[in-house]
Amino acid sequence: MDSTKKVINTSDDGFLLRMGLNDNKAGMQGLDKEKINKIIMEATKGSRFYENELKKDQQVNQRIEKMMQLKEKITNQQLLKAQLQVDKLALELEQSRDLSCTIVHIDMDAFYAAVEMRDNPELKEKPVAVGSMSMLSTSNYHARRFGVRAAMPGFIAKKLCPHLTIVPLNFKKYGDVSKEVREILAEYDPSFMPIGLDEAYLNITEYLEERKNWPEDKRRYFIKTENTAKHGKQDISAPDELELNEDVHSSSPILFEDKTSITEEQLAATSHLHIEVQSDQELLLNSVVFGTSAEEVVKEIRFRIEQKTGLTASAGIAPNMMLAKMCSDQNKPNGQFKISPDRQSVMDFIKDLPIRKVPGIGKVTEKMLKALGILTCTELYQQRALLSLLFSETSWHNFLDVSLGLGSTDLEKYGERKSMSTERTFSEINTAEEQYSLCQELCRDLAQDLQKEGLKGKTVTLKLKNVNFEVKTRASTVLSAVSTDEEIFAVAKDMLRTEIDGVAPHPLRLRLMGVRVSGFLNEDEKKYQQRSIINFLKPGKQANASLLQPGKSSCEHFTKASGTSHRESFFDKKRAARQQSTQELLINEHAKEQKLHDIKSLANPVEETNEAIGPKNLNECQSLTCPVCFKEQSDSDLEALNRHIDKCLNGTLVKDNAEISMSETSWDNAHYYSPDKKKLEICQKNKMNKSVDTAQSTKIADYSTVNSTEAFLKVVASTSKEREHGLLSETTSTMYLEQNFSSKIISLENAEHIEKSECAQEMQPSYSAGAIKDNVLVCPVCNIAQKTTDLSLFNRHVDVCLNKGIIQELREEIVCPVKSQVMENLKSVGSMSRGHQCMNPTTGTKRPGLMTPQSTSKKAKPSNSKHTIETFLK
DNA sequence: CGGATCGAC
DNA sequence: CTATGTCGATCCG
Repeated sequence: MDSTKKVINTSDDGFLLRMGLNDNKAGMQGLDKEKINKIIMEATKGSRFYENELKKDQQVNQRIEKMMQLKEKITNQQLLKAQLQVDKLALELEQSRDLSCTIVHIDMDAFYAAVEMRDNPELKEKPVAVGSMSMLSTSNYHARRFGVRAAMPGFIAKKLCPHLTIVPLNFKKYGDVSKEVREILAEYDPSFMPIGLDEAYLNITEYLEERKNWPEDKRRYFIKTENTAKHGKQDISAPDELELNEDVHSSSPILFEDKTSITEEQLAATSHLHIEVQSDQELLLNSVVFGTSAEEVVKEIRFRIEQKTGLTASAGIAPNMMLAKMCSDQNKPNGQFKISPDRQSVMDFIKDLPIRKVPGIGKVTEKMLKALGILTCTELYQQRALLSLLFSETSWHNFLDVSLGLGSTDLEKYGERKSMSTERTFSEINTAEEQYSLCQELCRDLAQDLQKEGLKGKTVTLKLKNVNFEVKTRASTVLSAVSTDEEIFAVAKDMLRTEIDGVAPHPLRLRLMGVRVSGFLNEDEKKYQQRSIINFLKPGKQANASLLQPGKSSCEHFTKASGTSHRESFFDKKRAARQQSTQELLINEHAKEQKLHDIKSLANPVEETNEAIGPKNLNECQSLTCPVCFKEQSDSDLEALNRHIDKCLNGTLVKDNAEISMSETSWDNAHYYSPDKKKLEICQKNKMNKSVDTAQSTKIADYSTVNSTEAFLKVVASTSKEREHGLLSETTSTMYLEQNFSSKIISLENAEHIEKSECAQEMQPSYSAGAIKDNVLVCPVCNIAQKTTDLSLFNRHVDVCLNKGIIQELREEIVCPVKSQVMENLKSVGSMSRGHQCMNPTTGTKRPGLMTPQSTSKKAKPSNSKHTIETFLK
């Protein structure tokens, strides 16, 4: 373990790298890297955008620092263990390596720009980019020599290359061309997988098999040439226009253009391709015959694409998708590359490949790996053990796959859409009215799109970007799926209002707003929802979307109710959403909740669907009970109720209650109280003064160590008040609390441990709960007492045990029962920590044993609490 | 679930 | 002047 400290990039480097200028194609008439960087910096420096970029860079640097700190703490022994574990996996992976498929990745060269150049020959020799002054989508190769790249704003590109022609986007056209290309691809793999408009994966394994026996005739294609000189906008792909040009062989500007293109000689020599000149009648007809190998097929595909569209494509051929994708990049533009389907060829290709070339490894991951001294895929392999300790399981598994050259081979049937959204950037908008109407407009557009696909979703997300380029999203999930513009807007508007109120009296200064709908219903759910909604709602309901009236909350779409009065826990909501069971069951749910909450009006579905209440405010129809003094409040106003509760809390009448309510997430004004009585009982029974369940056990743990409960309550109360008055944003108030108690923070591990030791056993069966015998950690898998007192080490041991192939079955038998038991408990008790499903409490992951840089930050903190693992084990 | 972040086109 | 739009995935709390 040499701890060579890599110098973290300066932020300037980070920014320039982001602009994609690290690789320099030092062309004759282009600019060199240095000049390019200088120009960009000048155009950039001091801008709000740049300031935000710096901020982001620093965040990444902090992540890296955390990671490095973590790395320092890793012992040789840990590393060795990890090495064994990883290598075991690597061996399995190696054994299951599949080289039997032939996957092709097709990538159109500078697609949009190429289309525009094709349709306007005047652009041929010029540097061209497609997009606008504010953003470019792509550029041609000429422009790239000046550093003009995709994702670069046009005005900067202009500074780099004053002669640059910027063509506006014309999606319709690209779509049409894309369709033409896809028609060809479909012949080789009917279930090919398009990626955007200009890329696709094909699995031609079957096709190759079939083609083996094809006669030449079936593999012959006639060459047609374009005639661009005469007509500026000739449709090259017109099928009946088979004209000929005498210089087709040597200088067809499209087909045979550069070094990597197929020349006639090459074709004839290397691939048994025959070019025949038929002199039938007065027409000279040229044709080509392609072979039967994968490479020949791909040449054929590219040839046909070019013939049909006048555009060139690059391609990669490999045994899996990842490799194919990287291959297509190898000889771009207008080239192709193949990795032979044998292990050695794969490894040779992988060997010196910069990790950034790997799909899925972007600038951030690259920078993090760089900090570990990892630049190439071999280094990625060499450091596999370390990576398994520093990154999440999914991450390091992926790294391992990459470094072994493994990848997926099935171009899975187009996955169902998961979300739909629309967003817009504009020059600053800072008045509430405009913001609301903009939001409304977005909702309208989105609703239209949703309609086209007949989709309804349960989650609405509002996205905002302020003039400083800071982005935030706010999401809200409703019980009844939404699809119309009114429905969506009703939800989005509330979130927008919250945000506006959050900074009042200052205005929100926005540069972008977006709306997204996700959580789509499947077919069954659609039916269910239709029925249940109709049944639920009282006749005559109508959404009274009171547009543009920030003050007045219109129909809070359904679960706002659950957020305000009803208060389902996270798991309740999730369960309800997932199983979408019968209405009967839902009513049962209500009954249960009602009972728990000790609320009078029973099983009144109206509470769930306050649309049915009509124009009146929701709150007026409910009996509100103070969760502290348990007195019903006459006041119908939530704000007033909150004030009452604050008073109650400040009166230090019931301290425990306050902690419980804290555990229930949500600093959200109207509903931060509302305790779950049953949980209260359990916790009290278990003397849970110190830690409470819930996913937020960290936070709870923090608070629990505060010496004075009164002081704590004060902070809670005052913070919530400040929030009420819009002085603090939600996050701010949380941060405020965290800062105030940061010195008291104890680790999650410890928090978990407290639970174990004090009360949690009957609530949360988990490994360590059962694994602690006589103050010694006993592995629940191998049943051997462990010497270590370090919980994370112990965890890793259990992981190793679990991972041993021999005990594979045990894994099923042990893990699953425990899990389901936990779930059972969750059901009966309500919201609980997810951290107990398996051994690692820091990550919420289902599978055992990961540790990410972020998650471990808290772990390192020392604790004043006497309830540390050390003291306990001692 | 909700929020942030990453990555890709 | 002027730094996108859309989507999926992952991680954390």
